[in-house]
Amino acid sequence: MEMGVGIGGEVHGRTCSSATPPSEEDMDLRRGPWTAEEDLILMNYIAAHGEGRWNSLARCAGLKRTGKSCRLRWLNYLRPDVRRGNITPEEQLLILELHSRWGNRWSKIAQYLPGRTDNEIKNYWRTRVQKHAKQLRCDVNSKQFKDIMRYQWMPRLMERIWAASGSSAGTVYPNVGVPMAGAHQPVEPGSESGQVKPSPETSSAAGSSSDSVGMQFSSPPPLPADCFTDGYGGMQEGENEGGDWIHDVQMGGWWPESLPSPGGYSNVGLPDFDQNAWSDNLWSVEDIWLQQ
DNA sequence: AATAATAACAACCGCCACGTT
DNA sequence: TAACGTGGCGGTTGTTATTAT
Repeated sequence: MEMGVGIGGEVHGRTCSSATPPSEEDMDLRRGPWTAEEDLILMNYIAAHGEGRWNSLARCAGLKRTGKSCRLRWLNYLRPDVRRGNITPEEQLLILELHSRWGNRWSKIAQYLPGRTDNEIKNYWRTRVQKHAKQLRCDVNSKQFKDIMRYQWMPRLMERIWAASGSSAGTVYPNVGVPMAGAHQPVEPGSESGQVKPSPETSSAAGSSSDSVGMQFSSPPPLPADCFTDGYGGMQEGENEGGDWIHDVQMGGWWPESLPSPGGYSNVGLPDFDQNAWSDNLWSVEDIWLQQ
């Protein structure tokens, strides 16, 4: 897969100016996967000069890449605080909720998941959530699927989060420091089950932040006051069946059937959320529709 | 063990908004 | 005010890893 193009970090023999028109050698831009060498060049350059002005950065650093490519590589991969590894149940829950509110506003959603990139969230949505919708033979934006998310998936996630944190500790909420009514304690970031996947070439860089997993709560913008409390963002007018589902959870009045109950509605169409269990199709699509 | 299918991830592309000239 | 450059975003595609047959 290696492109085999030597990049060597050679700096073009001209003064670095963003106003410099692209020369001939700028034209043979590299594409495809980044090499460790390129990563190093980019990291070193940003360490010395800071980020921004990506096009000129790419030129000055001697990278035969577009500014866009450099920016993307930095933001999604090389940035020290980028968080890698499995999406935790807390994060999943937050993604589902925020997506129900904002739709495919990945960058906005990512703001509330410290260290996660919009690209990663987008990938998560496409590979997991959309796949799930496909298995259910419904559109990911359909009310039906949203209801499944709301009444099955999310409570199940809550359950898992709960269990993982020790059920006596009270309700655990997505660990982004989001102030939610009745929230007692955010989960300890380091306690999540997600594993940090060392990057093949640049694991040292990716994990070099002061926090080993980069989970620094760098104060995301505050969620809208009504987040998590005004019901389901995807609902149409008048569809909100009581709204406030998280509140319901807190009050203990939520959907007790979500606990494992063979044959019950809660058993319908709900895979476990472990990486592996996602593909464990323990339920048949036909059964799902029959029961629905 | 070999092959196919699927999942997960990384990167690119096109579009758009914004600032500068 | 139009033209241009840049950065950001969301959609899509390509590649690699993993799992199933």
